[in-house]
Amino acid sequence: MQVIQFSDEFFDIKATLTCGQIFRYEKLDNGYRVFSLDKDCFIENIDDKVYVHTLYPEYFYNFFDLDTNYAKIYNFAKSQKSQVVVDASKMAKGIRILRQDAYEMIVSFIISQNNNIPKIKKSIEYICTNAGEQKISKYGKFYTFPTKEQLYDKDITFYKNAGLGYRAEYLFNFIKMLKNGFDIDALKNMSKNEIYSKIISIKGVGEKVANCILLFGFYKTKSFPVDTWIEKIYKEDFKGSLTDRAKITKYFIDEFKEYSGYIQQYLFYYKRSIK
DNA sequence: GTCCAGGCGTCAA
DNA sequence: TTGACGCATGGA
Repeated sequence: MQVIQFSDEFFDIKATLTCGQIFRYEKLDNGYRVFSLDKDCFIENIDDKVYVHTLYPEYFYNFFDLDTNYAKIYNFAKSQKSQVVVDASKMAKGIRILRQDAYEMIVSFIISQNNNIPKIKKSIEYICTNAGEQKISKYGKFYTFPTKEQLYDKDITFYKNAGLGYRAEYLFNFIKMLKNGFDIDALKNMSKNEIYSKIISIKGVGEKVANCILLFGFYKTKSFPVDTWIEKIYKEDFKGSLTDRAKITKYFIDEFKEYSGYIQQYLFYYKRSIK
């Protein structure tokens, strides 16, 4: 077991985990367990330091995006003219954009459409428990996120039982695409626009879900997912009149440029926590 | 009972 | 190109 130590000034564990970018984590008395694919870690905040305990230090160093300068992002956000951006960035200062696995993100965000976060978590947990593999770590047992091969033989009923409703068909269809050779690794060297055109072809992946996948699964931080909460901010705080979500995405990316993804998370977290 | 959730596909105009 | 509508499910 190794430990990564990091200042907590720009690392708020709770905000980072609960802001809707990750669905596989578990609160313990003194910290959180976090899961990604077949790996786990335990993370805690003591005094002014965050400690990540894990057998996979390189993996989670990258996962928690520890090489990125968040002071720079925060200063950009804080200097914006829009008051809601300033307020949100102060409250969400410690959010980090996690560098998650693209395959896990595509599956997770297909499930996310017109759904709520607690229910998304439950569905994903069902899929892991019933198709993944049980592992034991120092912090207890857990189930890995199933590999695509482990999902190849699952039928629609499996996804319905996971509580996916009408989205069961979308996920079933996506796994079939993988079986037929859809190559996620090949996307990793492509530009944002190239990846976008590939993933938008998946049934169940539209404008918003594609932006989430680009941001959380491919670290394309010039993405800006527009969901019901962001739309609310756009109308109430930016007094915007556009209704087309693709255009709202473009509007915000023009404003925030390469900082778009980070500020989107600040705003999403802020709006949800003050409701 | 109604409304809503990290929306999307389909179809009419 | 745009707008309305249906869609499964569970919690508030």
